[in-house]
Amino acid sequence: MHEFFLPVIARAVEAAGIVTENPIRIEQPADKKFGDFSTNIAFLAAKELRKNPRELAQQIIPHLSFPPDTIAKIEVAGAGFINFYLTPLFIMQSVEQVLLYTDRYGEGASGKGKRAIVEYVSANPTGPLTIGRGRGGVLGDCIANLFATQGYDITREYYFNDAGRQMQILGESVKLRYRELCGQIVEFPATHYQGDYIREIAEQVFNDHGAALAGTEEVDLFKNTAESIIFSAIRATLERLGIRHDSFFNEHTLYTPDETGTTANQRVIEALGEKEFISKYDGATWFMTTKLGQEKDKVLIKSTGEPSYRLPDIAYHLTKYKRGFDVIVNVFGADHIDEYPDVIEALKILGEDTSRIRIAINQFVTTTVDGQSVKMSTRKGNADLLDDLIDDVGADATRLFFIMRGKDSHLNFDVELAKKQSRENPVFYLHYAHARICSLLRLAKQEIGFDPHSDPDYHLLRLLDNPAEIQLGFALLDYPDMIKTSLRLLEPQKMVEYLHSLAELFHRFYQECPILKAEPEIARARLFLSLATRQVLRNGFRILGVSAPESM
RNA sequence: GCGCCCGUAGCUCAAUGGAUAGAGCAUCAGCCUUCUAAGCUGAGGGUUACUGGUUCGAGUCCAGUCGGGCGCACCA
Repeated sequence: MHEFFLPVIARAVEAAGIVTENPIRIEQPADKKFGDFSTNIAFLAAKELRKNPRELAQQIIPHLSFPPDTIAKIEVAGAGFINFYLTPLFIMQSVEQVLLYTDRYGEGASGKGKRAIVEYVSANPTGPLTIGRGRGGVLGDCIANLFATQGYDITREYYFNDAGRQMQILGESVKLRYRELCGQIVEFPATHYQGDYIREIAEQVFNDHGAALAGTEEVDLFKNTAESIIFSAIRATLERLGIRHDSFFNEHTLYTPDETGTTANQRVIEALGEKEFISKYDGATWFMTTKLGQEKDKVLIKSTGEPSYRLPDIAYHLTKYKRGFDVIVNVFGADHIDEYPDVIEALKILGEDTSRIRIAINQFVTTTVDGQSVKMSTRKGNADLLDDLIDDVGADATRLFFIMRGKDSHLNFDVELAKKQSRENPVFYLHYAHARICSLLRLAKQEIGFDPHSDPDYHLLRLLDNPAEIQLGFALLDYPDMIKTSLRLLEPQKMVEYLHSLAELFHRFYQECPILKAEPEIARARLFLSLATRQVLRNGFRILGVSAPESM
C-alpha cells in the first residue's frame, strides 16, 4: 500500500510547487477516524519553508490524483495531517491479490540479485545448546526467512571453532571422566566442564576402548569424540526447531596456510600493518584502537603466539566480503556486545563497506516456573537446556515465545504458560484461528460444495461491505508492508503482533458474519475472505517457522 | 569507574518523533436451539522511573539522576 500512495503524493507535492528535502512517509493512524493512511509531509515541509502546515496541506490536496474508486475521502485534519480513506470496494478488490499470489503473497523483489549471509547460533561444540542460544537461533532463522521473502539469495551460516583452548579443556574434561570410569581417582578442576554430558561422552569412549586409554596423555581422541557427539546433538536440537544452516564455517581454516604459505589471520595483520594500525609490545601484537579514541589497544596475537579471538573474527568477516555478500547480518547475544565494534573498525580501516553489516543483538532469557524467575547460567552444569524446553513446551511454543518479545527486551519465558493448551497461550490463539478456518472450509465443501479452485470467482469479494469484513480485508493488505517493516528492523516480533491482530480480526468477522448460512454469493465471498486470511496466516507462520494445524 | 540494553496498566509486553499511550493475561458484566465458546462484546485499571532540554508535536531524541540486566582478559 505504501507503494500505492508514495508516488501520488510525491507528484502532488511537486505539482503544488512545494520543494522539500523531506522524505514522504505514510503511516497508519492508530485511530481509524483519522483515516486508513495519513502523511505528515505538510508539517515537515512547513518547518523547512517556514509556512503554515495546514495551508500547505490544502495546496497539496487538489493535486492528489488516484485511480477512480480507490479513495473515498481525503482531508486535512489536526494541525496539518493529510488523511486518506480507502473505499471498501478498493480494499476488497485488493484482497483478490492474496488469492492470486497464494504462497508468494507478500513477497517483494528488493533483494533480487543480491546475496545475504545471516550468521547465527555459532556456538562452539563444547556442550549442548542452552535456552539462551535458542533465542538467537530462532531470531536468526526468522530474519533469514524475512530476507528470503524479498528475493535475496540467502546463506545461513554457523561459525564455530574446534581448535581453541575451550575445546582443549573439553577434551581434558572427558579424559578425566574417562579415567574415573577406569577406576582412577581424579581431581576434577572447577574450570572444567561440569555437565553430565561429559560423563556420557566418557562412557562412549569407555565402551569403545575399554580401559586401554587410561594412561594416555593424549587428549585429541577425547576431544574429537566429544566434538562429534556434541555437534550432532546441537544439530539435532536445531533440527527440532526447524533450524538448518547452509554452511558451517570452521574458524580453524583461518589458521591454515594457503598456497602462498600465509594464513588469513596473517593477512589481516599485514593489511592492518600497512595502514599503521599494528604495534608490537609486551610480547604481543596489538590492534591500535587507541588511535580510534579507545582507552586501550586490543590484543590480536598473544605473547604465546596464538591469535586472540578478535583476529580470526576480522579475518572471518573479510571472507564474507570476499565471498561476495551484499548484506551481512550477524545475530548474537548480549554477552558479545563488545565484540563487534573492533571488528567493524578494522573492516573500515581495510576499506570495506561496513554499511552492509547489520547486527541483531538479543537480550538474555530468564525462565519463569511457577511464577519464580530462574536465571540462566552458562558453563556450569546447571544451565537450562534447549532440548529440555522443547520437550516441555514443544517446538512451536519455543519458537514463538522466543520472538514474541522485542529482541532488546529481556525475555521472560513463562514455561507454565507455554505449556497451557488454553486461551492464555498466544500459540493457541494463532493456531486456533487457522484451524477454525480449515474447519470452516471443510464444512463449506461438504455443505455447499465450495471449491475455490474449480470456480475462482474472486470478484464476489466486492460484495462485502460489513465493517468487520472491511477491517479484516484491510489487515490482509497490510501484510506485505509488515514484512518489510519486520525486515528493516530485524524484528520478527512485529510479525507475531501482526498475525495476532489478524487472528483477532478474523474471530470478530466470524462472530458477526454468518458464512454458510448467508445467501449463496455472500457465502462464497465470505469464504474467499476466510481463504485469504488463512493464506496470510500460513505465509506468516512460515516466516516464523511455526506449524499451521488443520484442526485442533 | 567505562560501554551497550531495559524501566510504560496488578502481571507479561506494544506503540517508523504524530492526533485521546494500546494489546494479552488477571478482575468484573454480558453472548452458544446457529459454521470449532480454544471464540466474541463491554467495563474498570496510567503523573510512560525521576529532573531538565530540543520542537508545531516527546513514551520515543539529547543531558543528568535513580533502579535492573549484560559486558569491560594476552577466554571465545
